[in-house]
Amino acid sequence: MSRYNARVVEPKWQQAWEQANVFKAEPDTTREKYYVLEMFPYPSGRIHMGHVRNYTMGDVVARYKSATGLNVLHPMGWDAFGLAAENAAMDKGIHPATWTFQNIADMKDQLKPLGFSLDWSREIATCHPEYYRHQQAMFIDMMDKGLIYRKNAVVNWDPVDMTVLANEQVEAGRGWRSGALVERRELTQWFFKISDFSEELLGALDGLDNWPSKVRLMQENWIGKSRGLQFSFERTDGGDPIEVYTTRPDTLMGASFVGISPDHPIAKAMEAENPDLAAFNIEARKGGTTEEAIETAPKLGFDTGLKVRHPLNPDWEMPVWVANFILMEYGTGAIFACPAHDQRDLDFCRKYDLPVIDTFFALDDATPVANTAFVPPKTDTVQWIDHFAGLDQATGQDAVDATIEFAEKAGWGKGVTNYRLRDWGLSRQRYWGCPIPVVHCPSCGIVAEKKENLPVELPQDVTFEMPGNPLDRHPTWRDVPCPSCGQAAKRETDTMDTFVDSSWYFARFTSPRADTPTVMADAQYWMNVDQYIGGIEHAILHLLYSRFFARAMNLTGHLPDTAVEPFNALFTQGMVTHETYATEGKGGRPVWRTPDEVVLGDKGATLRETGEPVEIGPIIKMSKSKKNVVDPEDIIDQYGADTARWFVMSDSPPERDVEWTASGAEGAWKHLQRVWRLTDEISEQGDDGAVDVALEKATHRAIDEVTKGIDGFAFNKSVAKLYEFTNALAKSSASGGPRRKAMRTMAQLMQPMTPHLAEEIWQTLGGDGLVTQAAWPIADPAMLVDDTVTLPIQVNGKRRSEIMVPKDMPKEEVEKLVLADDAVIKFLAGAPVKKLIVVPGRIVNVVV
RNA sequence: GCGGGCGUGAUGGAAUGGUAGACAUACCAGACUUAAAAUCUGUUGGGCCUUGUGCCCGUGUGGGUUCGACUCCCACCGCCCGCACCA
Repeated sequence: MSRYNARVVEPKWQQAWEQANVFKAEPDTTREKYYVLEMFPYPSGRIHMGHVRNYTMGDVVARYKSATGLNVLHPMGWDAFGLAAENAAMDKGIHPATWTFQNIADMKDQLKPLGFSLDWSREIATCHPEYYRHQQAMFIDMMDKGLIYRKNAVVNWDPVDMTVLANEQVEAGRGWRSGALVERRELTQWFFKISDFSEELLGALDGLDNWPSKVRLMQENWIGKSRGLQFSFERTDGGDPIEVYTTRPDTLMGASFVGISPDHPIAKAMEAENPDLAAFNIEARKGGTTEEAIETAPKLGFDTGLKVRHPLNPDWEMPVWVANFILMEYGTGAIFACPAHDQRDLDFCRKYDLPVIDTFFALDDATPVANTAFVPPKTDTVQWIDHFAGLDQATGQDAVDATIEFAEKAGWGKGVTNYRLRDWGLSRQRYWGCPIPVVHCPSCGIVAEKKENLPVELPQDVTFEMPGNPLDRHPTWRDVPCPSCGQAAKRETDTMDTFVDSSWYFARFTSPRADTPTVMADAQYWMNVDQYIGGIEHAILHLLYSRFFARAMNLTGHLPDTAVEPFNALFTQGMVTHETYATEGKGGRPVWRTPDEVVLGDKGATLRETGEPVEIGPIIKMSKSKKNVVDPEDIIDQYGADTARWFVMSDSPPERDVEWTASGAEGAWKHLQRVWRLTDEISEQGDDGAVDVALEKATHRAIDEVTKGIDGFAFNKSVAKLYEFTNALAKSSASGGPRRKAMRTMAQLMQPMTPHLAEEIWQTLGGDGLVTQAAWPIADPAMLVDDTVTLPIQVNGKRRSEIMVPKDMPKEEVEKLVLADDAVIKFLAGAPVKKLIVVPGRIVNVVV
């Protein structure tokens, strides 16, 4: 008997696939296509179990769809720009390009042994000039279409590293690397006009039926549409009126004061003559952006001394306060406060002793507001005390609509729709990113680079010993003639946010070597991505930016109208988790230990080398910092790729986290070995022409259920059905012929998950060609039904007995059999039957 | 605070209105073995007794709808995720 040796078998089949070129995708308009894509990886240099799970899911889909006859595109590339390469350059003195390309090579070496059905001929890396030159070309096209502009924006500035920091790089107000206090600094930055698409991006979410509703909801909230009234308050001193925006104009009679942001032009203008206000504003702007900071930040206010008149009653004057909770970026940067119906306003008014005026009550309770604002859902009907638009009882929503109409008719306000979504700032003051192809000319101003001069390539000769952007201090790179007038000019030194790179790579995959960003015919054929698979962490930014970019590419002629919504179906997979292990270090602080270092025994865990006790911690996402990682390479060395693939597909539903356990991996391996032993045993049996109905039925049930599992993204169920099928086949007393046939079907059904073992079985049992290229088996509906069924019998909803009946026995006869059943007679105890429910083929319920 | 999700044996999970616990892991017992590993077979939600084709209880808690509820509805408890001073 031969033992299955994955180390020999797996490379053999990978070579066979490569030689037969089976994963190469060619457009073929006579065939229906299927584009499956997993979010491409950042080339950190090491693959991890999360990658294995993500890419195995995509591979299962790709291999299955291919077997069903579709022309599958399943490409792979690298999200290769980004900060980590610059950090490596600073830490180790390696050039970002060297570091990145080495990592790509290393990761490719680690990925290949997993046997994914990838078309490597379409590989792309976003840091390659052959990729980013097209990004630059599209940038220029988008500039021409008015989709890109420049404006001042506040950034986190690290004065020591002389660089802009992302929000997550600011820790407790300090730069994560330098430790310097971070400053807010205004810089002129480039922006995509994504806000022009707010309504479009929101409305189109409705059509994304095959996206998780969770993701759609997150995007909806992120876009944050609201409808309200914009109007202005006249000032008693005759100064510029204060324009406010409110979503609750119906509460205008409950106004207590007008609040403006510390960044509001009026507040800023007053700083000059009012040092107290200037000091207040500095304090108010400080507030951190962390969760706790916001939750615990006290509501602070400063009375400007200004007064405004109520728009409906000129005799009603109210004060203007600067308040730290009002954002300049949203609405008009100014509000009117209605403390009776807004908790935040109420807290503020109680603190500064401002009036609180009720405007409506619940229908059954007219108690004035004390310290809890009355904020019913907008759909609730409430009673109004004195509504200026003449309402007595109405829902909040109706009142808002009526008020907007009233104000518009009276001419003192207008209905306005606001969105939370802000324009996408794409400037990064960094080296390792796509250069923005723009030149600053002293006479012509901002001029786009000529397309024939693309790519604007990153200079190779840069150093990272000094802080700041290497492009800024490069001796010659910036110096170029103006593309328009030819006189000496300077290049833009900002590079693009790496989210730009990942916003169109899926389109580039459709024609990865073309001279233009895309080729219409190819995009027309391959787009959209039929199944996109990736992490939930990209639910908002990456997916929203990509949806915007597809529209922008369409407007600039780079994508067809049919591809503005680029991902037909989205699946977000769970993480791979593992127990954490720690020994006690100095001062009781945990010293994290890798699973390799730990032995799990009956009396708890101990350290392999010293026997020191080990504390078993919570099961969390595999991460380097907690050392709870299992290296896919080690698993492949020990068990082979198929075991790793099988394990990550089994047990947990794919959208949930899966816990990696040594025993689980071992179990997966044992099962594959068992399937092989069974194959071996069958191969020694003769190939007779016998027929075994029971085994045939089991086979068709397996085909049916495994297929349903894959179709429904329930790979764990497919795996369970394959276990069942294996058990059935192992126990079957059928002769060699039927068993051989069943095992060949097993190989086909296993192929998407464990392709190497499947090929080996297929070959051993005389399958034709490669199982990877074999047509997916189809279940015969006639084989899925049994002639007799077991009907459970319930008495008053409790299962008491069961009967075997032919599957299509008429109801009346079933009823007779049921009433004659011993157990039924016993439980009826002579009581009359009130009702007899027969669900054909399923169940019978006798009600007394 | 707002929005969303989840809660089933020792464990991962299955069952989306019709026999709760498929399948797997772990554990235990048996076979094989000098022994161990591997493999194979079997048991395993809890309780009760009269040990049966037995009875009672059981899907976070309490209620409701239904002939029938893990599944649908209401309230509560717990955990997880996302967003957040958005006017």
